[in-house]
Amino acid sequence: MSAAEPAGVERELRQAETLCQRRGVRLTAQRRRVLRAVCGAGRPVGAYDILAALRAELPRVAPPTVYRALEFLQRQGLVHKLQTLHAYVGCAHPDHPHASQFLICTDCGEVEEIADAAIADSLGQAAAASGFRPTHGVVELTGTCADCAAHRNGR
Amino acid sequence: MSAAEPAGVERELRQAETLCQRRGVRLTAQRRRVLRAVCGAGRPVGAYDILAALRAELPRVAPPTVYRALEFLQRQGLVHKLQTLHAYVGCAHPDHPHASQFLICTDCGEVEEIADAAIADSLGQAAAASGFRPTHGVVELTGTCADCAAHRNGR
DNA sequence: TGAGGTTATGCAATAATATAACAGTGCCAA
DNA sequence: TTGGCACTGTTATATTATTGCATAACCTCA
Repeated sequence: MSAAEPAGVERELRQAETLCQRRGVRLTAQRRRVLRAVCGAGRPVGAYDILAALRAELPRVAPPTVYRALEFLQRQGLVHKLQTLHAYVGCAHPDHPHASQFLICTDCGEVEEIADAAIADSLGQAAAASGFRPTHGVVELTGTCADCAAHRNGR
Repeated sequence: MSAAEPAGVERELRQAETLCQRRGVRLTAQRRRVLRAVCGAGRPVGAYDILAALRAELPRVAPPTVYRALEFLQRQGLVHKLQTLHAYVGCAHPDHPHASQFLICTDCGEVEEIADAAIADSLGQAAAASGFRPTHGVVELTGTCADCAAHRNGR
């Protein structure tokens, strides 16, 4: 346990607390634990990784608990699911709802979340051109991040 | 079985045959069966749906057979995987490699494949801005298609 | 305050998706 | 004709996710 916990986790939790209060939804103890597990990892974590983390504290936790919490956190925009990896990451900008995109490095496992207006625009226009009304989008690029590309070429 | 088989299936199979021959790869009987199952459905099908279809003919087929064939067909660009649905669809334009995007209707289950240059551009630019080198992309919009939206509003 | 609705959790089982590992088979080319 | 490679068979199992039902916590409004 206790991998490299990004320092921002506590701040993120407080922000989530505020946000949920403002929205009149309940950030319960379970949900907070799951959010901490996701944000604390600093990289994508699978549902069963989260489960294992919870079980360190509460040995009897079962999968539905985790999935329910994740569903809530996703609805609140506090956590995103990466369909490419079957894994979850904390949201970089939870305060306002937004379409986001992900750059997933297969070398180092880092994931960058971006919120690119040009992408959102082009998606919206393409959808409109087909008369399609999107409710949700998945945009994930898999490849090599700048750092890893540099390491590969630089030697 | 024998759902609404789009008439184009046989044509798609012949096209796939030609393509594979040209590329010097083998479209074996298994692979052809899987491709037929995917294209014949006319909508996204799960790996285990395909398995069931194959078993109508060959009762002893096992999951790895299906997944191996799907992997091949995806590499050849004959089939796409929809990460949002854990399901597979025949490619609309198998002849040339291309980045494609999908519009998935939650009402009727139809999936439209598009190949929008503006989307591809914006993705490429965003990646470049981060120094990211994409090898593969997943772009899937979930929502309501034109037909279903019309039916909903039109009454 | 407490009756009744709604939301959240506990718990057991199982569904659905996907891969590992290893053995065998067939094809093709040197 | 044999050696290598790609493909397939087979068994088992890993991984991800959901269903269904029972219980508990919370909220509100009379």
